[in-house]
Amino acid sequence: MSNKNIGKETILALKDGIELLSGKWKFCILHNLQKHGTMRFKDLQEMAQGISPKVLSKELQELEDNLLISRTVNDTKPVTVFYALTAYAKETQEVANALIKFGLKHRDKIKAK
Amino acid sequence: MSNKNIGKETILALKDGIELLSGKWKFCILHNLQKHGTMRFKDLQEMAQGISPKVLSKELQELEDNLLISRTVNDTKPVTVFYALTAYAKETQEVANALIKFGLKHRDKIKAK
DNA sequence: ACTATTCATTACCTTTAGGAAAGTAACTAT
DNA sequence: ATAGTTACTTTCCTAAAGGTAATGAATAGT
Repeated sequence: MSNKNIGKETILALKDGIELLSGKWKFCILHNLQKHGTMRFKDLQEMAQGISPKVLSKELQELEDNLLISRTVNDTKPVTVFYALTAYAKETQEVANALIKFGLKHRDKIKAK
Repeated sequence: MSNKNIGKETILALKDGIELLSGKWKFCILHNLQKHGTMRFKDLQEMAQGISPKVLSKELQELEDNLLISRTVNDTKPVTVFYALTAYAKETQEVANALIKFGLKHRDKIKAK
């Protein structure tokens, strides 16, 4: 890897990445979608226990705006809406995995203090 | 990779990792320390342009509490304090690299919209 | 005595995140 | 007509993040 990055672009990218993926629920939603494939609003609400519909709705919109998930409205009796990861969302998995790996290590580290 | 993680621990680890590393400045500080080695308070303040001493101070304390950086007070004319990454902080580099990689891709992706 | 340097802390304020509760809309079943 | 389901939206509120500006403590130089 060329280490010729002057760091300014790098830091901006870092800031963008964090801003987009941080918050209390984003990764949780992505993770659940990755595990279960396609999910409806209510499923997501149940999986991410503790989230309110308002917040879930907002998070989903942001993720959609950022091309990480797709939203499909189905023409059923009471409306159902399907959410799924886009192909592009795979790009976030490396981050999630690294974060999980670190999180697990860190829990041990702090417990040992 | 074993996909036998029941997810609950995984999600907790994910949440912990995010909580610890997110915020406007944490990665920025870690990244600068990684690039420059040992840095003084003032150096850090200049590198992370826009940060106020109050916030920098708080962030450094949190990072120290979480064993990611070390703080060394030097017995100089006006006090100088050196901050450096701990060995343990290497564990966060994978996250940072993934985040940078994603951030760079994402900037292109969004520009293309 | 006065000014400068370094690493902070304190007080105060604004913005943002996020939660609780209720309401809306469209449709269905009883 | 009433009640239930699904997917939101709206309103209201609190707590946390983060910014500005001023101040403090310790020391040194002039």
